[in-house]
Amino acid sequence: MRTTDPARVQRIIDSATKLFAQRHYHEVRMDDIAAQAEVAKGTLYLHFKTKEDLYLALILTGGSRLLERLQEQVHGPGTPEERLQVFVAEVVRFFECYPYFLELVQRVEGMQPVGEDSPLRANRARFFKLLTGLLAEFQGSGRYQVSDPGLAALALMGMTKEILRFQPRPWSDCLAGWIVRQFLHGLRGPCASSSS
Amino acid sequence: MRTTDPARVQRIIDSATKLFAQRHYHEVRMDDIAAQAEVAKGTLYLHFKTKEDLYLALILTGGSRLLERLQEQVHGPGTPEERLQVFVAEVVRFFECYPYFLELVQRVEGMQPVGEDSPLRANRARFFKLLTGLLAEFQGSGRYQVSDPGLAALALMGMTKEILRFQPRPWSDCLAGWIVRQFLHGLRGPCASSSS
Amino acid sequence: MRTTDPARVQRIIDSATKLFAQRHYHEVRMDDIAAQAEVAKGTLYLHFKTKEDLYLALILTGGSRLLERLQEQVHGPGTPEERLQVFVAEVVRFFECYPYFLELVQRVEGMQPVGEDSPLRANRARFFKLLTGLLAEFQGSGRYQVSDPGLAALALMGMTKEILRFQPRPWSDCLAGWIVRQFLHGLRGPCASSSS
Amino acid sequence: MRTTDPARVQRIIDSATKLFAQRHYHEVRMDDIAAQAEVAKGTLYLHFKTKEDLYLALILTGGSRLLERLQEQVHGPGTPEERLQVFVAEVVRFFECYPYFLELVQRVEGMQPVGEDSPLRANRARFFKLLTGLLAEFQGSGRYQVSDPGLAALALMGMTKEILRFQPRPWSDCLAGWIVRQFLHGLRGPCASSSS
DNA sequence: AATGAATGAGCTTTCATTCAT
DNA sequence: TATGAATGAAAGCTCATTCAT
Repeated sequence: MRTTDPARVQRIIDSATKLFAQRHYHEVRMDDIAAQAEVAKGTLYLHFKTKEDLYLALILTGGSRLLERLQEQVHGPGTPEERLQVFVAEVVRFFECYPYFLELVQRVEGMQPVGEDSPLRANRARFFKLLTGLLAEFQGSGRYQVSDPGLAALALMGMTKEILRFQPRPWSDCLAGWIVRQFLHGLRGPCASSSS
Repeated sequence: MRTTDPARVQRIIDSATKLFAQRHYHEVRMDDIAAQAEVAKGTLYLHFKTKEDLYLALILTGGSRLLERLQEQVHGPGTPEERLQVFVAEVVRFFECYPYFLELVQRVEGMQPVGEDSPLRANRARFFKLLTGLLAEFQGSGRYQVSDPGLAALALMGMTKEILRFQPRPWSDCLAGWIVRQFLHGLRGPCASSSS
Repeated sequence: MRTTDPARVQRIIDSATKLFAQRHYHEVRMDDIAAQAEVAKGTLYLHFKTKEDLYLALILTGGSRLLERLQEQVHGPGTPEERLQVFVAEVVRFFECYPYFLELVQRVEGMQPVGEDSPLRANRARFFKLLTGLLAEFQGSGRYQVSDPGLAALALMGMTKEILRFQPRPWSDCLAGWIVRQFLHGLRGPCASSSS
Repeated sequence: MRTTDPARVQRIIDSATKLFAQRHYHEVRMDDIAAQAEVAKGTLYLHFKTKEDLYLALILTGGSRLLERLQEQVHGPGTPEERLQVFVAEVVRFFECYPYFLELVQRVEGMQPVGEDSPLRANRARFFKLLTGLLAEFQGSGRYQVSDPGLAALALMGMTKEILRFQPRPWSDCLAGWIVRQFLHGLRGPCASSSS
């Protein structure tokens, strides 16, 4: 009996992730994925029922991986500022490891009509909730005005993604720091001058 | 006998824009566009050589429309803050008029490998340059630290797009204001403590 | 504008009928049908949504054609014997015109689980009812014992189909006569000897 | 160590027979057969070189089983009527035991172009010859007109198969009797008037 | 001998594009 | 110019067969 090599499935997922990030879903042929993974086309269908299936598995796998890490960070110790810093740094590090995933996320988010729920939307919702919760904590400290945490969360997510997509690599070590500072203090900087 | 009805071409572009914003390029069929425009399929090919052609035409049309408006604003009178406020407000208003275009932009930007030049990238580059120039002016005023105008531009563009994509409509009148304030002063707000 | 040639659709149906009778459903490729009809493969899908669709259209068209003819005959004038004779003759003539259809019928009848209703079963049911009704009339004449018209109908249908399938062509003119005689009087013949 | 378990091969054949009778050749997958026989797919190929092979083996097995039984009956003692009665009864009993085989026969007969010889056709030919021979004996008795034993054989086979396929089970004990009577005397019955 | 993961040729269906009218 | 029927290349998926274990 020939037993399934677990690395083989992983190779398929990795190959697919790479290709789906380079080209759009409809531009990636199952033949391409098979070739990239050095596997016969039929093999793909042993592990994933359809192309769509493979695609979703991909998204979910990657997304969940990030979410799990973030969950720990958010509920960890430290001031909200510190935890936000860790949060963003984690996101940056994640997309440094899985560069293809960044385009994938952009793509997926515009895919289905807003109201519809799907595993993809679910992941985004979890992420959004995590971040919104963290931002709400800032209000308590009295040093920030977080009138609408949801809006703020969108702002942070948006700027982070745009920067990661278009800022040329390799990324500076202080990129996460820059993002958090810009988010908390704006273009003006920490206003340190006025405090002394 | 009269030559091509210009309204007809516009109807085709509008129909296509609507459809391409709802679904991805490969999910919109030429039949769909023809049906939406109430025109025979063959007619599409009288005005556009290929599907790709039609797509590009529509991207450029929309993008140029926005760029022209912005160009005027940016070089207009007023402080940089005022002009930035007008700039963002203009963007918000534009996407309020052409809601489909927002998704389109998201899609288009991820389409070609970075570095490759295309009319689409050219448009983005013009937009980016416009904004970067405006942000550089902030440095001169001495009240802002704009160490990297490019990075700041990405941040502003990212947060704006994300908010417009996901903030439910109708949009509050002060949305543009919120964005600019968040961009300039961060979560902390205008640093009222230091101004008195 | 290019208008559809009705002969073209008919040519597709005819070609398909021929091929489906020669080989089984799964052995006939859409390519084959297209080639036989001298039409591009895509053209098939202009007129029939799927392969299955084309197949069903075929069966229904042919079956209905026969049924309509038979309906008239059965309710026509004449003794039951005469009408049965006409009925069988009509069936024989039909399968002489559409020889492919004979195998098709055999095939279709064994296709789905008995209980399930489908246009195909519906046609067979109509045919069966028509024949059963005619046979029931024989009972009234007092010269025949038709204790179970359904069983008798099966017998007649079975022998007719088997003969038409395997009796080499061209068929003798009196084939229908032979069938009816065998059905009414059995191997023994009309029993004329005993009546005088 | 022991060699191939013969029961295993039989289980494969039985499973395949069941499946091939329910669905068409091309609709039965080797996976299905393996699953039904509770055997690994590879095992099928230890005993049969190809799917076609397995199919033929099963047709021949079943057909030969029936033929052997019939051979004995036909050449046994008794009047032709009695032997025909036994013959049909045997056929009915056989298909009662192997209900799947009935559909199988229907399918197989339409499979190859007439004239081509194959083990399958050979079986049918043997069956046909057996029956034709028996019918020819009727001629000798002087009570029947068997002008064309081949045609009569087709008629008997056809009505029998049709009745067995469509008459709902369980079958009445006198079904074989009904068939023989219908075949010998037709709808009219035994011509009782002439016997006194 | 027995297994079942892997293979890849082959099938149905779609859709951008053409072209006769 | 405008039409929409016709085209056929290309894509997703299946399943008989192979072969390493």
